[in-house]
Amino acid sequence: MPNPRKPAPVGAEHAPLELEHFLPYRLSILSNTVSQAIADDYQQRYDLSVTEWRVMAVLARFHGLSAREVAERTAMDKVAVSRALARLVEAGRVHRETHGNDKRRSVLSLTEAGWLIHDDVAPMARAREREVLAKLDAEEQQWLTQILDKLLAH
Amino acid sequence: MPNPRKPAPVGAEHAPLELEHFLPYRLSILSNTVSQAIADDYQQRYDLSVTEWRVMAVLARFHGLSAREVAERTAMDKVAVSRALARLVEAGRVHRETHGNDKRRSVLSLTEAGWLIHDDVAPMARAREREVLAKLDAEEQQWLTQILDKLLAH
DNA sequence: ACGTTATAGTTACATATGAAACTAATTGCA
DNA sequence: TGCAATTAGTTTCATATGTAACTATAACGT
Repeated sequence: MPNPRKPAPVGAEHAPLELEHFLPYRLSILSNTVSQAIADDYQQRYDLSVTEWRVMAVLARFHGLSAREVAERTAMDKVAVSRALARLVEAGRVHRETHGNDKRRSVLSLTEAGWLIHDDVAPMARAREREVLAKLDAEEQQWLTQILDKLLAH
Repeated sequence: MPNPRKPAPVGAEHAPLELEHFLPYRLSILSNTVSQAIADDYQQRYDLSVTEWRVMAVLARFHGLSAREVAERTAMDKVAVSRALARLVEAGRVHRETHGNDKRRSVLSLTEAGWLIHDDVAPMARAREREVLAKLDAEEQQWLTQILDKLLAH
């Protein structure tokens, strides 16, 4: 009986995936590259993780959200949000109080310090997004928007 | 002096990011959703991580690669590859020997057991990819390919 | 009213990941 | 040659992340 740990002979019957043409793989590479480029702009400067930045971004847009609502808006799970909020509150970047009618819920908002960071980071993030989109012509940009809308729908 | 941990008043001068229209965020959500759907197919069944699967996929296509070459092909860092290989070799899914002329280098290949898993998982992965692409019409699919080619170039 | 169920959020644990230090082997060049 | 610099790969350590269990509060049904 052959040793199962020996290399197997390669037959033509296998149909290996070509990672470089495989959509999920390509999306993963692109997403990581882009997100990392943005994160590089603020991580060391503000000691701010991607998770924390996303929480700050939604709190900049929607005021008085609860942690659960932040989780919905960021598509992060509640544990990740809880931890990000703990750090942000500790760092004085987010203010947390409890909801008057429901003591389980928190009511969250950026502090002055939080806004200062937001107002510095948001334009950098937008600039990085423009850099990526600049690789495409106007027509491609429109298609990309439409395609992402469809793929992300529901 | 105002308490810096108090919520800051919201002025119109802030320009918050709209995450749901922000390309990096949308890419991240899409990539995670798609990759997770595929991983769900094989993770429990084979006790195989995404990292390990990617290593197996390149070994199915390119025979006798070294660990460094696997890292290049998968765009993973060498530590991740080293760990994935340790598990795959231990599980009898990958065969590792040392290169004749350079004792630092490993020469990697799938075992018979590795091929069996590959031949089961690869079609499932392709099926999931087709499910995603089925949300787009033929024209959109072509644009998507072209756009990803451009964004991933260099 | 009161016990069951659901919800908001945190904690604990186990696993994953990344950066840097480390070992071993090879290469380059004075 | 022989010694410094590179390269392949692993180990270590610190941090991140996900699942499940847990606490506290509120809502629901009888």
